[in-house]
Order: sequence, then structure tokens, then C-alpha cells
Amino acid sequence: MDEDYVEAVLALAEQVPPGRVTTYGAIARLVGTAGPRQIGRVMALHGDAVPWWRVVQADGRPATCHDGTALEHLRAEGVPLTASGRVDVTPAR
DNA sequence: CGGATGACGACAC
DNA sequence: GGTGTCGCCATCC
Repeated sequence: MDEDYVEAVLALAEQVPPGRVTTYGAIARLVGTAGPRQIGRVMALHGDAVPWWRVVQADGRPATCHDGTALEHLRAEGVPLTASGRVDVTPAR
């Protein structure tokens, strides 16, 4: 695995300010390599050093395994959550 | 080398 | 707005 690729992904995830969220697809697009799924893999492997809860799906909903944990973090960060526990991604992207 | 899997995305119904 | 299906790309079996 390219540590360089990992570094780029982590950098983008880390640069996300509180109260704002980004999407896997957005990162994948910015990095310009591979696809959204690989971003998820990188986060799963080395995402322990970054606020992965600020990184959500294009729907604005946290990723499959975290649903619940992420919401707690987001709520603590002051991220505007929608009724269904979704983040308002439209202004974010 | 081929097939299945996954922290996803976009499109159709 | 929710659900189902296909597509992407790297890794695993």
C-alpha cells in the first residue's frame, strides 16, 4: 500500500474543520486516485489518527459500521444533524 | 488467475 | 425520501 496515498487521505480528513464534514467521494476525487472504497479502507487501517467521524457518505450519513458512534462524536463537535441523524452535506460539499 | 468482499457513489423505481 | 441494483478499485481467498 502506498503510504503516500494514505498520507494524502489522512491529510484531507485532518484538515476538515469542526462543524463541517466531508465525504469519501470528495476525498477520493481530491486525491484523484482509486475510488471511494479505497478511502474507506485507508480510514479503516490508518484512520485511527484522524477524526474519521467527520468523514461521512455522500448521503450525509455516517459509514455502515459506525452508525451511532459517529453521531455521538458529531453531536459533541456541534455538527448540525438532520432529523434522521444525517449531516447537512449540501453546504459542506 | 478468477471470484468474492468492502468505513462508497450514482442512478432507477 | 427509502429501497434496490450496478459500478469502481484494491485486497483477500
